[in-house]
Amino acid sequence: MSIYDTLNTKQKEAVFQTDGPVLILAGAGSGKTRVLTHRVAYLIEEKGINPWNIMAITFTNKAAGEMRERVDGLVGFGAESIWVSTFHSTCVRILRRYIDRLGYDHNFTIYDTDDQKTIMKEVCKYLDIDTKVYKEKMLLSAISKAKDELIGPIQYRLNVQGDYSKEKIAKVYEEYQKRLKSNNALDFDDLIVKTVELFRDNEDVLDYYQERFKYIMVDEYQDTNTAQFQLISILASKYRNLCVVGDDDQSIYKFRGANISNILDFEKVYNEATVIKLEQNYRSTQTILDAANHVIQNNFGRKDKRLWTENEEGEKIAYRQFQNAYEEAEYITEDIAQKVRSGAYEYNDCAILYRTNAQSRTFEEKFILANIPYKIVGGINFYARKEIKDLLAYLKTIDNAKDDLSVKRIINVPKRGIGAATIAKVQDFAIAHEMSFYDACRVVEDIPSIGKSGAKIKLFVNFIQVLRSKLEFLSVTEIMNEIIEETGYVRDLEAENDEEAIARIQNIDELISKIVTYEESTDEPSLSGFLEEVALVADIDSLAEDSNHVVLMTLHSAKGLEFPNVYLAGMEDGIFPSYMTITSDDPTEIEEERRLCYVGITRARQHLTLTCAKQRMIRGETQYNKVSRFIKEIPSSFVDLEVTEDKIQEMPKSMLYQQARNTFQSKVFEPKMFQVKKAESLTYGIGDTVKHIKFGTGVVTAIVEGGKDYEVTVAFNTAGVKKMFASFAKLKKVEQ
DNA sequence: AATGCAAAATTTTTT
DNA sequence: ATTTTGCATT
Repeated sequence: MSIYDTLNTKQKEAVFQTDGPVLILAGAGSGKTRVLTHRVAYLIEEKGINPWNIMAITFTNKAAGEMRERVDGLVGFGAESIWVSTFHSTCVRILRRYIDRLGYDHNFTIYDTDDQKTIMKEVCKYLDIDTKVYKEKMLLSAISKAKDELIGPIQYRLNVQGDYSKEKIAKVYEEYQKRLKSNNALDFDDLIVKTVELFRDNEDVLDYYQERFKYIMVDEYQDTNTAQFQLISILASKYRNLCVVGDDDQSIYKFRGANISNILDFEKVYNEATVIKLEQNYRSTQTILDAANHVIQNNFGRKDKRLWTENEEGEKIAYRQFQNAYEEAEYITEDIAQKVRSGAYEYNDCAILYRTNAQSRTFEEKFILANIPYKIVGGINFYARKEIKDLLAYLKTIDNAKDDLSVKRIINVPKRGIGAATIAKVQDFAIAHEMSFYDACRVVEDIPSIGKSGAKIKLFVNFIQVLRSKLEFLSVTEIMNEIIEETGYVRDLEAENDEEAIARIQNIDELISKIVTYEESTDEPSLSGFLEEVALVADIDSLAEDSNHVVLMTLHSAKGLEFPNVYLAGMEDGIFPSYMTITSDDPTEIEEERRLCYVGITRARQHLTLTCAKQRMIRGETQYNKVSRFIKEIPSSFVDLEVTEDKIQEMPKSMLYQQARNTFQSKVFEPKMFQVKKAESLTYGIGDTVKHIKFGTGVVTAIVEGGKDYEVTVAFNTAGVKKMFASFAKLKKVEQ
């Protein structure tokens, strides 16, 4: 009996095919992680490959950690020398060693999105770019896109010759890159780009890594972009033992540069490739899988495959429609509470998935009310919070004196009386003398017209220098404590003593415990090492498995996870699929949304609930959305609809036209639940006093009968005169 | 230089 | 609706 006996035929095939290029098309829940880990074990134990020669690349640290853990469980010893990490941390590791070849220092800083924006603002100001016409965000995304395709500033400029506005972007790109370099910093995209550059220009380095990584495995291959593909190709080009695992139906990161043709054309690029399809699903019930299959079938240009399972049919998929987002959240909250009470599920069996982060708030409110433990993944990254960024900027300043951005961030935090005018003078001096901002601070007495501020800057510089000298004999934790103590950062917050300040202090405490954890769990902890780890964390990484709480996250974050009981909330056209993709004239965009839906459905093991609201507040405006087209793609035989009096209600007239049109266009069978019932008579008339949930009481001044609904005008006592549709307003007559 | 208010942007998804 | 940003004031 060997560990491989538990694998099915296809899985075994994938595990045993160790040499040459291999493409594993692994459907959702088909045990791809199992295959990858067993493959590693097989390479080491049966093929006698040195663990040192194996590399596995994933997208998130969480996935990497899981894989490492599982490999450890399978392989007797040596597992620790397998290189398991994400694209980004792989590149950082390589660059830390060789980046001097590209003219950077080894202790380079990694800039996050916020930092990029700050740099871009400076660039625009410097180049006199009108940011009303060229938005920073737009410029950054253009640059990011270029980097994804491995197009450098110079080539970009050549490519866009003759196009005035793109030439401007080229100029920005060049200046942006120049500034990153003088700050000794790389952005996320640079990590990949620079590594490819390093390999292209330094044969000895490339050769070293090619010899080292004789066996390369890439997970979530459908989400790789061109730069990542190049990186992998270059590394694998010598031994060609490249095994990629992916599912084209789960490609959901096109907006981030993921190139789906990497997976679709793998066999063309590697024509000797072995292709293995894993189609047996071990995760979900038959019903859930059928639903997923029906949805994804509507996409064109996908690799042909069909998931099947030996699992039982299971419960039907619940579908519930509500008046608004509050009722939707209330229902889900109550449903979870009830299922936990009955013992059917634990809190951590349940996940709520939604399209946009903004949707999480309504749920959060209801969870707090219901006293249910929950965890929201995503939204504002922990490390993107002000207080955390401030304190990290101190660490970065100590670590990398060229990181002007960090220095400028904290030079006057807490307030030291160093204002914008002073900073500008130092900046000008630094540029004139071609030195870094911090170095200019060090020689502040040489700067003319600096005045009294010079002494203040000197104090700041001394503070940093002292810390830097202490770096040798103090731990990162001790340094951090000293920063907090000396700057009085926490003391100031304590003085504020409001809710926000308390939350910030808690965040700072969390940061300290993260530093402690880092120093305890790392062999050779260092300041650079900690900063690096911090720069590359994703929110999903911190999702602990042992604690018992409901998880809330976007559909994107949910990729790769599974839960017994899943809720897909906000299933409305305009929300999911998003408004952007519906109105776009690129039909592949809606296909990406559909893949996202497929990902969502296949997260569920046993029970799936789809919910939507007829009415939803978006950016302060009430929207009336029709039911998501994806729901209509699920045959009604798989769906359970609870019909209650409240659930079937009138749509306003304006929506009816749209819905009718939609019904007309839709080829797929439309379940009864979407049909609209004719209104009953109203319980109130003109002159009656009525009560509204939000606006309070008022007097009905007019009722206009439309085709399908009544438009009621009410003069509220406090809220003024409002016109509303009877079915939505839920007005109650007040007896006098 | 710090505070306070009005205007503008935000929301599709993130390593 | 809420949050961030810019501008003007003290």
